[in-house]
Amino acid sequence: MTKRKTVRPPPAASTVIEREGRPPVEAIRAAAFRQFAERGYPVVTVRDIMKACGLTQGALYNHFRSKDELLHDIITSTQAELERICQQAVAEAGDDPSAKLAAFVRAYVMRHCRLRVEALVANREISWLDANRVSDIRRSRRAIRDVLVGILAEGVASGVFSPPKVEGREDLKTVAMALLDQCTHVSMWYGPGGRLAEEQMATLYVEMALRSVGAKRPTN
Amino acid sequence: MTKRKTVRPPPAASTVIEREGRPPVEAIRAAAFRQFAERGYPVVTVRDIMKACGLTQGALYNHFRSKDELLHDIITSTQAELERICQQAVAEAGDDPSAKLAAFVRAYVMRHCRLRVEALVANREISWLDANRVSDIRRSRRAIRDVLVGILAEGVASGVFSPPKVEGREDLKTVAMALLDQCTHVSMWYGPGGRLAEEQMATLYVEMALRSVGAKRPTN
DNA sequence: AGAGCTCCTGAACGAGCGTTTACCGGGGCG
DNA sequence: CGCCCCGGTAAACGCTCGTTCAGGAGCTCT
Repeated sequence: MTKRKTVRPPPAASTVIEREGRPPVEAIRAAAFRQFAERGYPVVTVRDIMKACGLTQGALYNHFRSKDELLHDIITSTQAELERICQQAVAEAGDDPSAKLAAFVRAYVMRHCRLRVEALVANREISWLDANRVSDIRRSRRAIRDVLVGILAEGVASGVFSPPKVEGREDLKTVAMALLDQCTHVSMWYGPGGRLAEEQMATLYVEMALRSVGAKRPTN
Repeated sequence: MTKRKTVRPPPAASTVIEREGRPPVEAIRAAAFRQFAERGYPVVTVRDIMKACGLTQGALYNHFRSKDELLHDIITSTQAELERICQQAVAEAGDDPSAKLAAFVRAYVMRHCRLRVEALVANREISWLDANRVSDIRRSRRAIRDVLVGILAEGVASGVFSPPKVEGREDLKTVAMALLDQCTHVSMWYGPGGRLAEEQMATLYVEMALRSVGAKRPTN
C-alpha cells in the first residue's frame, strides 16, 4: 500500500451504464444514490458520479450548487416520502392501536426492503451535511418516532398494550427507538435475493413488534 | 460555501487535551477512536489525530504502518473483546435457553452502552478497510450472530421458545439479525446522561427479546 | 440567417490529503 | 566520552479533491 489508494475500490462496474433517456438531473440523482450507498459520500467523487451517467465533472454544477446540495436533495426527498408513507399507513389503519402499530411497522419495513438503497443513504450519510441542513431531517425522523410513540401511548391508555416496564414505569420513547432501530437496519443487510420476500419480512417484523409491546391478541 | 470546506466541522474542542502520561501508542488509539466516532474515518486526517495527542503527523508512522492499519487495529481489538464477552456471558448462564438469551442480550447491550464510542466505530467504519482486512471482522460478527442463532435453535428444540413463523416456518437467522440490529444501534443514540441507566437499558432490551421469541415465562 | 438560450466540455485552480524523507535531541551502554 | 538508536520534527512529494471558467455545440424563436 503506497500512496493514497487507501480506500476507494474501483467505482463498481456500473460506470457508464446509468441514464436511459432520463433527463440528466434524474440520472445524476440515481447515480449518486447508488454510489453513495455502495461506497459512502466522502469517498465518492463528483467525477465518479458524473462518469456514471456519461457526463463530465463540470456538468454537475448546472443542476446542483454543490456536492453537498446534491446529497441534501436526495436525502430530503427520500425522507419526506418515508414520513408521508408512515403517516398514511397509520391513518388508513382505523382506530385499533394494534392495527395501527401493525400498519406502521409493515409500511416501514416494506419501504426499507424495497428502497433499501435510498433508505441506506438517508440513514447513513446525514452526518456529512452541515448543521442547518441536517436539522430538518432530524426533525422528520423525530416526527416518525413520535407517530410511533403516539400509537404506543394510545395502546397503553386503552389497555391493549403492556410494554416492558423498567422499575415500574414504561419508557415509550426508548421502546419506540428500539423498534425503529430494528426495522431501519433491515436496509443494511436485506437483499432481494434473500430467503424472505419483502412481505414476509414485514409480517415477521410486525409480529415481533406486537409481541414486544405485549399487544393483546384478538384471536389466536 | 466556496472551496473544500464542505464537510469537516472544527476538530472538536478536544485538540491537545488527550494524553495524560499514557504511552503514545495508547494516546493515538484513544484519540483516533474519539475522532473516528465523532466525525467518521474518511474525514478525520492523520494531522487531526496526531494534533489531538500533541504530536506531529509523521510520528504516526513510528507506531502504525498506515492510517488504514490504525483503523484495523482499533476495530479488531474492540470486536474481539465483544465476541469474547458474548461467549463468556452465555457460557456462565447455565443451561436454560431463556437464561442464555437474557445473559447474551444483557451483556451485548451493556457493552454497547458503556463503550458506545468503540462500538460505534467498530460498527460504522468497517467499510473503509480493504477487503482482506474486513473479512475477519465480518467473520467475528457472524460468529456472534451464530451464538444467538444457536440459543434460539436450542430454545425452539426444547419448546421454551416459539418465535414468530412466516408461512409456517421459523427463520431464526432473520430473527437473530433483528434482535442484534436492535441492540447494536443503541450505540448510535444512547448517552450516559439519558433517562435510563445502562442496567435499565439492558433489562428493557432483555425483556423485549424474550417477548419477541415467545419465551415461556417460568413465574409471572 | 442570426441572436439567445440551455447544457456540456476540458482545462485549470488552490487546497488538503496520506506518506516519505532528512535531520536531530537525548538516554543507555561499551 | 563517543556511539547508537529510538522516537520525534518539519518540510517536502505526488496526487486527488471540489469547484470555476472560458469556450462551443445544438436548439428554438423571430
